[in-house]
Amino acid sequence: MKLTVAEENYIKSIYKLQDGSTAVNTNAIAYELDTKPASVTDMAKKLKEKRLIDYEKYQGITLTTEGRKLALQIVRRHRLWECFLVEKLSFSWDEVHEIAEELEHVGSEKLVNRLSEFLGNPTTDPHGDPIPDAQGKISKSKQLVSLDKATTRRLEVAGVSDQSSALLEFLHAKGVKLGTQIDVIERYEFDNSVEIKIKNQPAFTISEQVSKTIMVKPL
Amino acid sequence: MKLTVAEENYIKSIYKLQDGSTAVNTNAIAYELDTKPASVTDMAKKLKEKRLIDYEKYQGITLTTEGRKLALQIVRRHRLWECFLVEKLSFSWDEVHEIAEELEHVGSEKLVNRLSEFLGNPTTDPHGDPIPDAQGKISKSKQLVSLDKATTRRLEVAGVSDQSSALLEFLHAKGVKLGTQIDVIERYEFDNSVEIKIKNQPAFTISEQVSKTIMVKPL
DNA sequence: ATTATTATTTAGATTTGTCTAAATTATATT
DNA sequence: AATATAATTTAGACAAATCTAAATAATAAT
Repeated sequence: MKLTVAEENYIKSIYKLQDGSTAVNTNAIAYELDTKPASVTDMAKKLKEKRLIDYEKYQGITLTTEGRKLALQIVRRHRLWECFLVEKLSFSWDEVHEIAEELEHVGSEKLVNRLSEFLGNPTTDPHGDPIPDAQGKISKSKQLVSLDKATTRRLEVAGVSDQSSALLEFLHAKGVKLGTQIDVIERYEFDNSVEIKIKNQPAFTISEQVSKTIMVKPL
Repeated sequence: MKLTVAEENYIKSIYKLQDGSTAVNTNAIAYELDTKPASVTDMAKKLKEKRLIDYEKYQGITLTTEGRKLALQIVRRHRLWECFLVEKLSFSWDEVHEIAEELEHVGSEKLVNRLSEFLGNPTTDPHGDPIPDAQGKISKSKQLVSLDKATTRRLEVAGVSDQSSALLEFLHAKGVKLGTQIDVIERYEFDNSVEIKIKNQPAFTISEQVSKTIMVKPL
């Protein structure tokens, strides 16, 4: 099945928002895609017609098996390109999302598989997210904790759950990247902010909001 | 200036057809883009509005300086991706055109320049066509002759002036690729066909039509 | 249970890129 | 020069993807 760029973006967003089996609501998709709820309804009808989503008026949206398969292909393409950009073209962590967003829509199966091979069939992208294989199998997600819930003092950064440029740039500026070791200096209960420190850098404080998006692995 | 995919394709076709300073006519563009002359007229108005082409009713189309600059950027992107596909992902000569056709529309300047660097700033693509540099400078074209006009017996294949899959597949099957050495066995005057031979292969004959598209360098 | 609020859908319009069919202009032929 | 042929443009239409504004349904609050 050949999809338009717009259709692919909807499928991808629905996949992203449909964590587990919850039906995704119109507003959430509209917000995610920076469009209007009315447009989402329009597209929902089209995608239902193509049997990529289950959709009944006012009842929210879930992907069908077919839809999920396509979503995984798109995610695979996106994450492989991110690997390529970081590893081969020396882009930094926080620059690659927008570019991969465009590259992911180039559809050739052969291209994607050759690219994967060229990169050594990586299983996670530069943000620490797992890359589905050619069959759509994806490792059950990183068994990681967000920084706000971590219990140990020393941690390793394994990913971020938010791809917004502003956040990634902030982290980049602070020297926080994939694999960075972090020491938790202090947790402030009054606003749940966290003071952290990375080697050879002055300590700094991050808000609860940010700490929720940083995924870490206890060391 | 940010162009749509359709606009980029028009600019690229006009550049390709406008060899030297000849104005390009509507029909030629329509044929090249597999669309209808009426659609070309519509787009011509838009591109004129954006000052990328000079266009007066019934008088044909030429690129403005700005338009030519954009065309060269698109050509650069296309040819760099072709290099990448052949050199890094081991695609064969005849498979890359369609894929590069999609990749060329990914606009990031930084991406293109990093890609070029990664490839060692190549100056010709796998078909032997010159790659414009970041400033749009392009080596004055290959000073090559088409096979039908070549005078020497031993030649080296340096490019093909037609990108159609059928032709490229034919040449691929015969073992003719960039850099292949060819010996001209015989030229038949009655139909201008040429019998050629490449090392360790039986000789075979190609039509005048094909011989016109194969660009060679005398050895 | 009524009302207020929020979410969602419908209806109608817009933009981009395309099309067909008819009209117009340019070019070639006699 | 008149006419035939080819190239080009106009007019009017369509599909995709979006929008705004109004209507409807679901949910929360009193």
